[in-house]
Amino acid sequence: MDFDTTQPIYKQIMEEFKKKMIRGELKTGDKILSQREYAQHATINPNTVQRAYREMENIQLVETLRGQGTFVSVSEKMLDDIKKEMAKKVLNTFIFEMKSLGFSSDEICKMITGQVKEGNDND
Amino acid sequence: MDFDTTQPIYKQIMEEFKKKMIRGELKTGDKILSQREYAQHATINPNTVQRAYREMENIQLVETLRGQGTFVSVSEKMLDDIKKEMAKKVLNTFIFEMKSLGFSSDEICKMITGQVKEGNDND
Amino acid sequence: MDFDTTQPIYKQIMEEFKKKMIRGELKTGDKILSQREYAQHATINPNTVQRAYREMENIQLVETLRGQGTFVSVSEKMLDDIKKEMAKKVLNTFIFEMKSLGFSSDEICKMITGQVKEGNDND
Amino acid sequence: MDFDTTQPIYKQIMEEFKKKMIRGELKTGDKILSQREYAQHATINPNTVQRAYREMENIQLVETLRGQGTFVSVSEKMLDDIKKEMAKKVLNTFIFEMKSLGFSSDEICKMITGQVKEGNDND
DNA sequence: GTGGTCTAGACCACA
DNA sequence: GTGGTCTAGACCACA
Repeated sequence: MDFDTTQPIYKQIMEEFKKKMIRGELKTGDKILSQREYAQHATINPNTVQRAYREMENIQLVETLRGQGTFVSVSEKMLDDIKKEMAKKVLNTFIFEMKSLGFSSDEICKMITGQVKEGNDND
Repeated sequence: MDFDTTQPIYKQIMEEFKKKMIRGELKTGDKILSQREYAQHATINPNTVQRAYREMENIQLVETLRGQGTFVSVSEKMLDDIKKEMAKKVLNTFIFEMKSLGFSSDEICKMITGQVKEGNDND
Repeated sequence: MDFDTTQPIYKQIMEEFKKKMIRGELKTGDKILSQREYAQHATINPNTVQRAYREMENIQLVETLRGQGTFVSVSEKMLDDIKKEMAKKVLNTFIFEMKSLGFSSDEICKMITGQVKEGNDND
Repeated sequence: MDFDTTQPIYKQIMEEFKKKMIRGELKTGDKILSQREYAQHATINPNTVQRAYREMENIQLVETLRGQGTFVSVSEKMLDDIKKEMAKKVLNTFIFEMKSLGFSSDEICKMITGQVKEGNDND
């Protein structure tokens, strides 16, 4: 795990978990690393991990059972919402960057269509 | 100016200048900050700035006159190439991220078309 | 290895490698000294060596594999260009010096013809 | 005045004076800088200058009149010899360098003829 | 003032 | 081990 300086680390931790859930690498019921373990393996402050875990708990991504650990607890609907939310963010960033490079909406549409069709049709 | 940890600082400096050239904020003939000035205002080491400036000189983005300063010297063709290169990078990042969120090419195409049409038709 | 004060050290390093490539002492694929080794054997700073190596990489004289070392990667065409470029420089220096000794073009021509024929016909 | 590290400085001083004599910038009877003045203006050690002057005296390029200074005292024949000697050195260096770049005698002859005729016919 | 070169040395990333 | 980046700072060259 590496972290940027562009965003608070706790948010980056949350993003990381969200992505794993979306990709199905983490499913409801799975146990995740303890806060202490996570902090150690990522060499970051335990308080930072705690904040990430707490916020994930608040939005019901995970559940903590005292004495047992933290477990994924995400609903299908929640997962879908997260997916849309993250997609939207990615999309907006993309459009913003393309426009700041001077591309018009039409040009962006053409490029994306071309590029996606071309070399990335292997999904 | 501040810098990520995702990329070397000297490359980020180069990106910054490339973007300004693409947007027309910097044109051939314009004097850019002296190495010392840039270093001071960005609070980085002058050697780092020099590396960025030197690499920009190597690819003929700028021209350096000793004792006088550094000047933009980018050709139309070069500018177009940079624009395409940067667009390609942004595009690939975008597609990569969308796919890692589990979207198929078709879905990406639809989203981008919808989104671009929708709220961003003001260019 | 020792270095003049007439030219930057990093350029002299580049010249040295160019010559070796031209003479066939270094061929594409050969590993050259690591930056640290070179610096040590020449008793110069590793950063200076790195600059030379990097500039050679920029013009595709060598290729660098991180963690493995630096390797000659010069094309036939490149080699030929370098040879011509270096010859031109040597030639111009020669003519300049001869003229500053007061010799005319004709005199230079005669001398060179004589001298080359005379004692150096052993190639 | 700048000096190399390729040769003892006193020899470089001598070369400098020889060249000036050959070009006619210094003629028999001209007073040259005192050793002290020379050392000061070139920021080198007076002993070094002294050695150069003494050697020039030995081969009768200059003459020192006690209390008056040092004066050029070169004969026509001497001048001619020096000119030939220096030319020969330049020539040999040139041929050596061209051969070490892999050029044959014939190629050198052709290049020199071409180059001299071409852009340098203005003497 | 401007950029150019070099040293010394820290720390990181890849293998 | 390899190269890559960055800082700190000296000193030089051009104007």
